[in-house]
Amino acid sequence: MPELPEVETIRRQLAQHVGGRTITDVEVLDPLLVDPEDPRSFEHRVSGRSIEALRRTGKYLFVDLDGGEALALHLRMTGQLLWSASEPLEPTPYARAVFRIDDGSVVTFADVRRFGRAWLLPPGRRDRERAWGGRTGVDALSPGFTARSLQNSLRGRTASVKGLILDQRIVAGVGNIYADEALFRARVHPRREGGSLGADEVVRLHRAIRDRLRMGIAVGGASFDRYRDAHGGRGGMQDLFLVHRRRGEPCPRCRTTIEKGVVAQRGTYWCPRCQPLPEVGEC
DNA sequence: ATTTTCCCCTGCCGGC
DNA sequence: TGCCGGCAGGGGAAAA
Repeated sequence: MPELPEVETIRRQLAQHVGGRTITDVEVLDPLLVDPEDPRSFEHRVSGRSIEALRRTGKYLFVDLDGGEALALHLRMTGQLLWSASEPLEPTPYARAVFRIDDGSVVTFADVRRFGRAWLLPPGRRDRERAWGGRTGVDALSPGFTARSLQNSLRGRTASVKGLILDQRIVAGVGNIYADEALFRARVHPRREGGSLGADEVVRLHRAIRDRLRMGIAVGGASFDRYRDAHGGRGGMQDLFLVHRRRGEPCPRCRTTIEKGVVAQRGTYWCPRCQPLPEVGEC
């Protein structure tokens, strides 16, 4: 579910409410959330800690705690982080963990499909990097993600360009929705081999990725199904989709019928005219 | 090293 | 109505 714009929306909202405050108590309702850690140990180590900052890289949300440890949260497909000013009257559906804050407010990690995860990262750069591995590359909206770095990542690669921009080590934060939207804006077919893109196409793709992600943030993310922000509200990006989820509808640029297929194991939408796929076989 | 396949979970929708 | 397959915004491990 949540891609970079959705996580950023939640990060900003939570920062307003709980930034600088103390987590008085944590209750892990689903041990799978903190797997493979011992849930009681997780609760013990997080309770009583104050929140120094909320940061984001790609689709990961990091909660810096006093003492140097940090919470890393990933919502995967259906995770939600819901803030409420007081303890909810009824249990939140699919609640996996509850974080109680010193002002009486509550942050609930809810997750239907239970793919979401929380990790407690050790203090110290070296230990943290060891715990983290190379899970995430450069954030798509950071200055480190450039047309040049993208070009270097695509060079020589035969996998589909869509699969490559979904690879979080190449660029962190792009998911299935924004990949389709960015590829359309760049006029690049999702099935093109990464290494086959010309320099102009790479520049367009880099620009389109950033453009669509920024647009997503501006409207509070995309909610066509389960995504909700920290207040339980919906985003507006689903109303601005150009091709994603629009099979059979006319392309907003040339009116050709939008197609759907599977690329990189994901449902994929594109305009066959604006995003041509050169014939691979010899004629 | 890279690419592909399978898997983790639950809910929902369409077809029969 | 009921059952079943397929699909869903994620990523990681294992296999090829």
